[in-house]
This record gives sequence, C-alpha cells and structure tokens, in this order.
Amino acid sequence: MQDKDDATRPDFLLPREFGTALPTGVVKNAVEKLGRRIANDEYPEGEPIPTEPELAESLGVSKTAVRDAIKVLSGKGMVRTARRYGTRVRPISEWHLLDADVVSWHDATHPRMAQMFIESTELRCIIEPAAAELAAERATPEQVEAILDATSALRPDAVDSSLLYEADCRFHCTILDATGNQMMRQLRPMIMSVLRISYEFGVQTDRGEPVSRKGHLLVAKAIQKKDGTVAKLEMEKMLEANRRTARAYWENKTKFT
Amino acid sequence: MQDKDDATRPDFLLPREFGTALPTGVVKNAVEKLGRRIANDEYPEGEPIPTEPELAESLGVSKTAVRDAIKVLSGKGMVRTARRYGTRVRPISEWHLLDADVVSWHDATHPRMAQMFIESTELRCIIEPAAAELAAERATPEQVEAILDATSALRPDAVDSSLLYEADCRFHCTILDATGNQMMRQLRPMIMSVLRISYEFGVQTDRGEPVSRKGHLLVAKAIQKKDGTVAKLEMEKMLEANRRTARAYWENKTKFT
DNA sequence: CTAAAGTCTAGATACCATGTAAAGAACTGA
DNA sequence: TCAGTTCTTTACATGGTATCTAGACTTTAG
Repeated sequence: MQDKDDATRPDFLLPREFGTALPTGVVKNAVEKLGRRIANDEYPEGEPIPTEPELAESLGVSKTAVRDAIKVLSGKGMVRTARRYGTRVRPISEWHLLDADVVSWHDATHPRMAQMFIESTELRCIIEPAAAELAAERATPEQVEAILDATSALRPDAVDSSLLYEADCRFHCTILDATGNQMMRQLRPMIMSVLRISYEFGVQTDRGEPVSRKGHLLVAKAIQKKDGTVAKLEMEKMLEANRRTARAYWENKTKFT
Repeated sequence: MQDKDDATRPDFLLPREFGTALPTGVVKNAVEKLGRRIANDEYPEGEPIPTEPELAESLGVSKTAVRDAIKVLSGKGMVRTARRYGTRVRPISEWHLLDADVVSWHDATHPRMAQMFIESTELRCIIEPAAAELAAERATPEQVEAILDATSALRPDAVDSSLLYEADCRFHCTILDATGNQMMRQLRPMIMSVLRISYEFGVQTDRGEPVSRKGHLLVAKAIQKKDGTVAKLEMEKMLEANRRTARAYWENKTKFT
C-alpha cells in the first residue's frame, strides 16, 4: 500500500504503479525528523550534528537506518558527511530548494519559509505565464478538459479548503504538463508544496472564496481557445495579484532574516 | 582533496569548504556506473535490474555499497525499490531531469539527450531573460564586474574551448545568482551540464568564435547600466538564436523517440 | 616571541560481512 | 475469480575494520 503521506500527493500526480522512490519505513521517519530539525535550525549550520550512534539511540533505530536517512538528506544538499568531519549542516545556499521536502520541512513560522514563499512566487510569475502560453498551443483535448474541470472545482461552495487545494494543484500542474516540456514538470512538487502551505495559512482563500477564481477561469478559457497571448496575460495578472497578497500577508506575519 | 570530477565544477560555483554532499569513494563510482547504465537504457524501464548480491559481485563492491548507490539513484527518481519487487527503472517522466547528474549521465548520442537539450533551452528562454532583467535591478557591483569579466573571457583567442565553457558558465550562473532568488540558482547545475555538452559537441562555437559573443556583451552592458528592459531583450535574442542553432544541429544529428 | 609549517592522534564516517524481518509477486487451489 | 501460501528480494539490524582528517601539538623560521 501507499503510506498515509500520499494524502498530500493526489493520485493524478502519482500513478499508483510507479510507487515512490523514497524510503517508506523507519528510514522515512528518520529522514523527516532529521530534515525538520535541520530545516528549523535545531542544528547550527557548519557544526557537526550528533554522531551516528547517538542519533541511532535517540531516534530508536539502528545505525544503518540513520546512515540511510542521512544519505537522503545529503542528496538534498542539506548536509555533508566525511570521515572525522562528522555530519554537518551545509549553508542554506547549497540546499535543494526546488525539492518539495526541503520546502515543506520548514515550520510555517520560520522566516525562511516567508522568503521561500516570496521567491517561489517570483519564480512562478516567470514560469507559469510562459507555461500557459505553451499550453495554449500544445495542450491535448484531455488536458484542456482537465484544466477546465479543475477550474470548475474551484467553486467556493466546496466544504473544506483541501478540495480547493486539490483543484488548484490540478490546474497549475496540468498546465505545466501541457507544455510538453518534461523539465518544466519538475517544478510541480515544489509548487504544490508552496500551494499547500499557503492554503493552510488561508492566503489563497478570502472568506472561503478562492483568490482570483475568475483569473483561473480566464486562463483556462484562453487555453481552450488556443489563445496563447491571452493565456499568458491572464496568468500573469493572476499571479501578480497572488504575489502582492502573499507578500503583504507574509511581511506582516514575520520578519526577514 | 576533491575528486577529479570537480574539474567540471569550477571553483566559483563550489567553494572548497562546502565540499560535496555526494559519496566520494567506491559508492560514487557505483552510482555513476549504474546511473549511466540506466540513463542509456541498458536496463529496460519497468523491469528489475540485477539483485543486490549480483550487482555487488559484478561491481566488485559490497552489498552495502550497492545499496547506498541505489539509494542515491532513488533520490534522483530513477529507480524504485521494494521487497520482492526488486529495483526497477522508473518511467523517464519520474526522473529528476533538473538534476545535473541525470542529464550528464546520458550518452551524447542518446535521443533523450537531444530532447533534454531542446527542452532545457526552451526553459532557459523563459528563465534567463527574466533573470537578466532582475539582475539588472539587483546585481551587486561585484556581480556586475564578474559578469563583465566573464564576457571578456569569451574572446575567441582562447586556446581551448574549456576556457570558453568556463567563462560562459560564469556569465550565466552569475546572472542567475544576481537575481537574489535562491530558487532560481538551483537551475545552475543543470544549465552547466547542458552547456558542457553543447561545448563538447561544438554547438556553442563557430570556427572557434563563441556563438553570440556580441550578445553576451550587450546583456552584460545592459545589466551594468541597470537597464532591465534591454538586458531582458538581448538575453532573449541571444537564447533564441542559440535555440535555433541547437535545434537544427540536434535534429540533423539524431532522431526523436 | 610569534607565526607558519609540519606531525600526530583521536574520533568520526566509509565500507564490509552477515543475519533476520517483512512485504509484495507469483503461484496454487478451490 | 479470489483467497491463501510460498518464496524471492529488499529493509533493517548488528558488529566489525579501514581510512581520512580536524584539531591538538610540535617544530621551525623570522
């Protein structure tokens, strides 16, 4: 079976048969615990974290599991390990910030989360309008339909916001897919991470009404009409509004580093 | 010390003290061998690759080292492992194509390399003009100087093309840096990977003269003058030319899948 | 006396060898 | 078709040895 975490990873993104590439058992648990600790500065940058035997005991797993977990974190650029050097937290500039886990391991109140939120939105303002334009030219009929479906699912009469989140993800991810550019698709997990967080904090909803629901519709219709120029323009407007809202929200909420 | 591979990873990108996050010993060797095999379709997608004991023997390392190597590949989305299921190659759509290793493990003649080349260029045509615009607004004096330096190092009287490659990397990477957006920086390794390959194939040089050297200069000067609009425009022109050249080159060279 | 360079050693991960547990694929029988 | 069984394979545990290097220490040069 799939692990419970996949609740946050809708089916349309992860066909069951492909499974997950990451550890699923005790190692997964260890990865998350250590990842969260590191992301939230519990271990100072540049300093050694506890040794393998110490972590093994404190996490209640074997040395092997700790090693495996640390290897995953290495793969995300968060730590460096070497003989005698120990395992040390690398500078944040080396972290793989396009990795969904690295983003989502941060506490919502962490200053870096605000920064990542703003930066990811800036990146989206660049990528997604262009993606919408390409999608208008290249989307398959099924993709167009999926985008329209997602738009209509953004109705405010949805009971809980998780449905809005799911629809929003489907909207943006399908557009990225529809570019036909496999590299662009790689940004989907990160975008979903950020979206999830913004929904949790209510940034994306305004008294239950999804922010810029009309914007989504305009983009979708432009893609349907294969009008790349309008799709790009409307996506730009939508994200720009998003950006202002988010920026104001987060700037009030937290201070910068 | 650093391993020889770091020849392809110039100092300006990787301050020595940060070291590498990836394995450096026999595991690194195993990762590369397996990674290249998978990237070049030596193991069919969806089918189990040899078991841990078999790989351990054929690679001449212990089972542990094989496990570690496979874990790295899992982290890049290339394989999935499970009990009794074995280790199987995941669909290419799941691979982390923004990872520099995943790109560079492909043989230069692999059809997917052509596809990645075209797709990465498409992505760059979106990202880099916007990055240049932001860089024009935000670049520090040091960064402006670095960009100008890199431009002047693109002189055609450079003896070997590796110097051109290095300068080209410095140019594009510094501009991404200068956006101040940490997420945008994450694209640097992938871009460098693609650049390296295109230099190896001579796509970027025309009888020793770097393609669009004048374009680089125009972008650099615009950034110096803090003229975002011109920087963006010139970067667009430069990459668009790049795209046409590369596309024609690769389409003649290989067939698509 | 001070600072730079060389040496040594403790302490950490890298790797190895082996074993047990567990989970899913494939088979089996109704 | 479906439920149960088996068996293969990785997941995880245990306990080592090898190797590298940060940091302490020593030596030397100025």
